[in-house]
Amino acid sequence: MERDSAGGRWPLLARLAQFIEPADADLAALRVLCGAPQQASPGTQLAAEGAARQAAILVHEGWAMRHRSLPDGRRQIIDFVLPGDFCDPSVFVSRRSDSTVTSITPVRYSAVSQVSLLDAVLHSPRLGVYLWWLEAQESALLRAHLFAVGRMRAIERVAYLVWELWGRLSLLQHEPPVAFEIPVSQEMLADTTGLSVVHVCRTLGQLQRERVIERRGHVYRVLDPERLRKLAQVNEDHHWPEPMPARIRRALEQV
Amino acid sequence: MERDSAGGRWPLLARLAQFIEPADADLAALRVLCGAPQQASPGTQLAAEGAARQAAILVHEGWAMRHRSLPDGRRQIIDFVLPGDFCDPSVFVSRRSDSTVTSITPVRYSAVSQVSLLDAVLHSPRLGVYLWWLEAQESALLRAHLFAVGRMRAIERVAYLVWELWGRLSLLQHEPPVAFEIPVSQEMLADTTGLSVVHVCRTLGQLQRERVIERRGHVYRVLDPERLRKLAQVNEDHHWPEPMPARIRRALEQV
DNA sequence: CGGACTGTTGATCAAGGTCAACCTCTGTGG
DNA sequence: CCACAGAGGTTGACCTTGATCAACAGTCCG
Repeated sequence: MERDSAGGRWPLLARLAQFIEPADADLAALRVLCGAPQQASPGTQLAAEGAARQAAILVHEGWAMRHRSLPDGRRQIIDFVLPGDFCDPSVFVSRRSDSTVTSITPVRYSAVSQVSLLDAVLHSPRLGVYLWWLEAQESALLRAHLFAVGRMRAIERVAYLVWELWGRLSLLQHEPPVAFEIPVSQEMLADTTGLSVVHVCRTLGQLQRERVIERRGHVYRVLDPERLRKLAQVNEDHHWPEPMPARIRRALEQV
Repeated sequence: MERDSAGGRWPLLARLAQFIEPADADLAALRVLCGAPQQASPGTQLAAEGAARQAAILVHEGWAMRHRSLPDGRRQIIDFVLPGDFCDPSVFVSRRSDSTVTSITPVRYSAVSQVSLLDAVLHSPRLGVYLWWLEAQESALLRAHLFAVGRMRAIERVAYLVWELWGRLSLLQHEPPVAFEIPVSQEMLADTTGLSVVHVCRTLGQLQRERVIERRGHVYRVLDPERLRKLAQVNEDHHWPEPMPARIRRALEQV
């Protein structure tokens, strides 16, 4: 596995590997783009709603969340940013960010300026395709999340969230972890699912009583993956990360 | 305004114009990509959840919706596809579609095969950036929609929806329309906002009684834009379509 | 003229929200 | 080493928003 100067893993490569083995030139370009990683302690705002955007953020390690708030305190967590996630590469689209990104745990990340990112993409279209692919995955998650929040009952929403995070964590390793940490308070779970803290608590309790999951603190364990999947209303057949179709691969290689 | 072979307008250009005046070469490439437009009558599935993806769809005229359903009948409308929308250009990401796209009105569209699209992007990175920009706008809408469904009360959600559609329609013309058609049944509004049909009906009634909007059938009129904006919890300052920063423009021109 | 579909209104119900008390950690300072 | 504070988690009692059920009206269309 690739390691950067600080000796940490590059989960981005694990992500991309689901799709393609990037060419060396592209890897080099990526590495140049990222530069030296930075460190943020929990609760740091990596991007702020309404503020000018400065850079895209590639997370190497740790959890963050993207959220939007209302003056009266209501908050919606849009998604969680995990290692290997490129947090809005399309910075150049609008000057102001529509949401805030806050670290949850200590986060090690690289900030990539909009200009250098765009430059890189313009000169290496393949790199652009990789980023495109990452972003497309993210919007697929967003659509699923919207579906859950809009049309699923409390227990299904919570089940879906656990399922999603379990799946995303699995992608970073070679197989699904037996026990995994979700370093997220129940208040955050509530703001993710559109429920109240109290109800999230009860719902988690129910999932445990029914032996679908087990949990101690923030460490979760899926006891009955099949029931969890059904509760989460996830279709048996569509596991999201698919290898790239051969036709596409050929097209990419020809550039 | 540009017209295609069938004499119709190209709303995609109106969309892009918010961002950039595309170079002639890019326009030509786009036109080649699209080929002859096709026609779909209302209720046609342009893409089906779980089915193999064939092509990206560029809508020239008419409304469609992207939605996901559950066997028990629950349905969430993810977003509306309006003229000028490129409906998943990132087809190549996964073989199977995660949602269904159905036309609401008669729709005139071009289907662009994944291979030729990818090819075009690989050979004209600028084109890729345009598509990227379009897609980034779409995910911004998605995030806002998620926020509304997750954390806003019924009246705010409906207000937000009207606001969003009003805004998107405004982009296709030169200024906000006084009266505009939203060719969408109340059932669809319900499935968009995550409410029940009955409650959407009551909520629309309330918006009318309070003289925020007026409505006859599917024709809407915003009486009090300021109140609508506040109800929709939209920030005064962030109108989404912004012209491209000069730095970015320069980068694009250098390729 | 009858049926299907959409919209409207009223009556009732339930999922989940709110409020409040309490508990369990963990960290901190006396 | 203990007292205390503060955050997060848990549980119970009660309430509200919006869902559900049902009846009916308008409209379009064969």
